[in-house]
Amino acid sequence: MATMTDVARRAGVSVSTVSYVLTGARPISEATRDRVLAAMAELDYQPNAMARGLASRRSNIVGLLLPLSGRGLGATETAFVTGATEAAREAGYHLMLCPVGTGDSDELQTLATQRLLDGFLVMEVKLTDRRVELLRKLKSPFVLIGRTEDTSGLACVDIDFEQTVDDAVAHLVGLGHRAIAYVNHSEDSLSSGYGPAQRTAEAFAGALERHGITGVMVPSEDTASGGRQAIRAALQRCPELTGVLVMNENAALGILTELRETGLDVPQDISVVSMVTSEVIADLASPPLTAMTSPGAALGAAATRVLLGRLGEGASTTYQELLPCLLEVRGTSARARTK
Amino acid sequence: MATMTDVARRAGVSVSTVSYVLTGARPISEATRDRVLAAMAELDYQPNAMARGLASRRSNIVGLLLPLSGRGLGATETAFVTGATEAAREAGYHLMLCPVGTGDSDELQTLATQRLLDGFLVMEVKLTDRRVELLRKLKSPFVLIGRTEDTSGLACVDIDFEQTVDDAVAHLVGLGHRAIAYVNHSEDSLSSGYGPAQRTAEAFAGALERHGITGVMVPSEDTASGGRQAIRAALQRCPELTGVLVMNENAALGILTELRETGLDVPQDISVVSMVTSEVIADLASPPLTAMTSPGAALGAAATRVLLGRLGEGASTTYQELLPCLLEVRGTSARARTK
DNA sequence: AGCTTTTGTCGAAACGCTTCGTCGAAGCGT
DNA sequence: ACGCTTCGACGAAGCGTTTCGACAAAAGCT
Repeated sequence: MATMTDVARRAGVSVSTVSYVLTGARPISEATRDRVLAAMAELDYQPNAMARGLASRRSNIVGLLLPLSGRGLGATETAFVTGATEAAREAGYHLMLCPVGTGDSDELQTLATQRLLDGFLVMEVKLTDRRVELLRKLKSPFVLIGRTEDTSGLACVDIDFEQTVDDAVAHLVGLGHRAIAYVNHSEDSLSSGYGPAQRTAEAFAGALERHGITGVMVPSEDTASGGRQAIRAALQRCPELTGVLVMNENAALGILTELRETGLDVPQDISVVSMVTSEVIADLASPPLTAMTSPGAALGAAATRVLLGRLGEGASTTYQELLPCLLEVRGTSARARTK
Repeated sequence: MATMTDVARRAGVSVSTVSYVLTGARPISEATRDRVLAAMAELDYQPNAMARGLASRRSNIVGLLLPLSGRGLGATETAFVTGATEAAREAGYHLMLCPVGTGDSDELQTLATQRLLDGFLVMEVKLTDRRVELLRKLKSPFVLIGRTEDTSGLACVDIDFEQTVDDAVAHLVGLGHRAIAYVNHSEDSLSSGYGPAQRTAEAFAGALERHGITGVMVPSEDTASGGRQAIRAALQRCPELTGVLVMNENAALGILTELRETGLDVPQDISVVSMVTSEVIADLASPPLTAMTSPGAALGAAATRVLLGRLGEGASTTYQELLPCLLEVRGTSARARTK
């Protein structure tokens, strides 16, 4: 394994010169630069990441904090991860997966204090999240995927839930629907202060009012059977329902099944719009789901870019970037039947 | 940020003593150990990962090589990643995502030569894979998820496809089915030497023969619509079909839809068994898919453990570990209808 | 032509840890 | 009480970079 010293010797220059060629921190004449580059090529030289990290105090690695509990990641989260990874790579950075839940403050503290990582991407953010306070205290640069209650001084990248709900409701209203159900995340998520659940709940209420239509919100587990129960509950509470908005893609599939078995045709009798949904899942359904496609990869990439941009400065200014889900009309929405 | 020197001063010992307390590389008396530990606690000391890595020549990070092309990861791959991450963490290691395709030899070479990673987990292995040769040449420890043509001298962890196909076929045969279709991966995968596609093809042929039944194999894109086409083709080529084995979970959903629309009831008229399937997707279908559940997380964990075990030694002995998918009977398989 | 500025390179001091060789002090048997 | 081993701790030499100050040589100014 060739070291910088080897390269320097071979090129007939000093070690520091080699370093400058590599980092560009100081100008080097073209002639010597060429000699150095040639020497590197001949020796198959690659700078040692650890040594570089130690000396420069930056590892070129960012950590992705994601609670790895439960059923694992959904398609949206996965897209997010891949988007972030790609963006990091393009910028010459690496991405490390850190299975750190909201609870494991100690692990996070260790991680941040070890100086292995230049910064953090924080997924699955709660409205009040201890990780945020901790990272702030430790002065680690970080970007949230999602938002806390109070985002002042923080950098966040998130789905624009308000906009997404508005668009979805507008789509249904435009098709003549006057009674809409919203199948939200679970009761637990709602009460534990999971941002998307709360924000969409409010946005839904607002949209109903704005359009002057009626509706119900029901919580649901993020599973097919959860969705089935939820839609049953919704129909019971509001039998004149002709449109359904679903937060979770798994639940959406369950709803389709339940409706079909109930003898209700989608989209003739009832329209279903799935929110924050990946294309893969949407296409899996039959008919394919009309859905608000989640910008998973784009979010990941955006978050990474913001983080990397902040690494240089001690930037603790507020920054916020919201990406809406885009409506993709497929087979589960249609004109409301006229009574 | 406290350093080891600070701790040493505070505890009234030498730096090396502190190091030995930390690593356990040499015995330290209980008395001084306690003093050192106390000093660490008081200073919130955490060893600097880079410095440690430089001095000890090991980073405690392993890389996960996964081609991040196309549609992103399926549920099985995701489970694999999370399983590997968890296992690594439990062993005090970290997991870095490396979006490196089979083609990008240069990137891999760079990565391996930088000495940032202690070893590699290689996903999506082709029957003949350039990454394998490269890593071997560079003497980087690695474990394959999947298998190459010739596995001598390599460490592999993989799904036991042969067993899985056998079990699936046995399940169907046991239910009285005598004509079975196998919906494999795409034509491209087959011809490009994608291991699972080839191995299952052979296993299927073998199982047919062994049971003395007839069957057809059709390739399919890994999408719902791909599945629909495939099952249509299969029924055309072999109208007496009563059982279907599907390699891909997305295709499986498409098949269910197609059959329903054709007027064929699942599982009354035709049974469907989905192979290498995650529970999440299986439950999404209606009826829920009888499936061979892929041991995604377990595979990831196993692979990680094997890799970490090999880090110490220059272990280039052959090692192989195959985990079968387990049959989970749900709603899509039943007794063959008696004509 | 003489003086200052710029340009290109060098040497050496970090960076924070591991690890090897060393050595005094204590423990052992006889 | 003597040499011998064992134990516990120390000091110093790396590990392979970056980065800062210094300094010739070349260039620019009047």
